[in-house]
Amino acid sequence: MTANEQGAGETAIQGPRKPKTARGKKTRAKILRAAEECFGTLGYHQAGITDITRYAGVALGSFYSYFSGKEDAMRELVREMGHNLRAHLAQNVAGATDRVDAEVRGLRAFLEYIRDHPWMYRILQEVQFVDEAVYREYYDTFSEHYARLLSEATQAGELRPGNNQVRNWALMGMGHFLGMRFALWDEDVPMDEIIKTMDDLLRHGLARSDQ
Amino acid sequence: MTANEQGAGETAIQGPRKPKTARGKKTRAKILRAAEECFGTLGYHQAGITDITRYAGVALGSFYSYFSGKEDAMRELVREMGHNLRAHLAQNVAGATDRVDAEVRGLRAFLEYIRDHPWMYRILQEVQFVDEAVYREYYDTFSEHYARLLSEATQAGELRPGNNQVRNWALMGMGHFLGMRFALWDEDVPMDEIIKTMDDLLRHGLARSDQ
DNA sequence: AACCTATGTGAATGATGATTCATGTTTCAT
DNA sequence: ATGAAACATGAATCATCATTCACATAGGTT
Repeated sequence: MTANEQGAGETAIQGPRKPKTARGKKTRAKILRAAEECFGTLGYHQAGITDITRYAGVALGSFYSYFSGKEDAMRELVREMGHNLRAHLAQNVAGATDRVDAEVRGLRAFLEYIRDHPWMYRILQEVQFVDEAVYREYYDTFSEHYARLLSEATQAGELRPGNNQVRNWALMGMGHFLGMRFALWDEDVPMDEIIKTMDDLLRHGLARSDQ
Repeated sequence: MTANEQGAGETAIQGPRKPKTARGKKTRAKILRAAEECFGTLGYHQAGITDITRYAGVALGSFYSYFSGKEDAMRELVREMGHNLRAHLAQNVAGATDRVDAEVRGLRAFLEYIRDHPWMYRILQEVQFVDEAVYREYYDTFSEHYARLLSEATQAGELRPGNNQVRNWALMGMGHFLGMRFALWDEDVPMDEIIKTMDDLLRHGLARSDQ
């Protein structure tokens, strides 16, 4: 039940191991990709380990060579997505002219990521009900980084004064719902239209006449 | 598997029935409340029918007297929540001075609802992975009503021109995340602070100097 | 070649838990 | 009071997996 025992001379007869050779790495990767596909299409509970291993083209037992169980694979997938998405965003936000521009570029990159990795995003959402701690960790990590950027922009006088913690979560929520509705469910509104609308909202608010 | 057979002279030996007497209504209600509690605390998959009936203080079989299965109870709970929440919001938004004021009052009422019915909100989120159609239906219904209000406000010149469909989902997303983080997970930021921040965001945007 | 470690295999195990159904009890209209 | 419809009961059924384990095979080192 505890973490991966990898130390020397352990008593454990067998447990999940980190692959030591290229062959092992490849197998583990095949299983992870298969898990992504199965969890994504079938859902965590519907997907069986046999589905995953059949899809990966390996024996049932091989799953347990690399993962301590179903949840473990799910967690790994979420961590992986966290890294990939953060990298993708960092790459796309670079070069923004101001904080709002960065937000909007970030939103576009986020929507693109969801569109291109729909399974991954579904898995992130479902992990909430499989291992809530992992879900919170994901957003807390994200939020931590995010809050700093907003604070710096506020310091610099780029943003109106206000509670950045709250804004932070509001912005993540926007992204989440826009992604779900317009990237995952139905791409019936062009990306540029979404971005334009959100740029305006973030720059000027909703109300017609300020003051 | 199909819907509740309630018509006259059906062949079905037995199926879920609508309660015909006060006793029946009471039992069904007890089961539904128990299901809410169990799904909410244990989660849909973890909660067993036996947990629900034990908590309700009725026999296992009674569950199937009123529901065709586990999913059916879940669906019913989500529908119930939709009605209750919509009523709560309508009540609290009445008397708003302008559209943004209505948004902000709606947000406050929404956060209060989540705070007071945390289980219900968890269930709504989990239904996404139990019966996605119900989840979409919930938000589509919400969105339909919402989009009309935004359009009217735009017509009236209260709101800046823009894609209200997009704004609509962005606003729902804000509400969702703010509720999850500040009403469900941790009430570490006072409601008034959240409201003040969001009022400012919706009235003026994020950027310090317009134009 | 001999040998050790990393990998790979899939039948068997063991729990779990949703759903059914045959039977008993209550309510109530007549 | 009495019979029928509603309602309530919970042991038994049935199917589904996650996980284990005893036994192969492959790769590379001496």
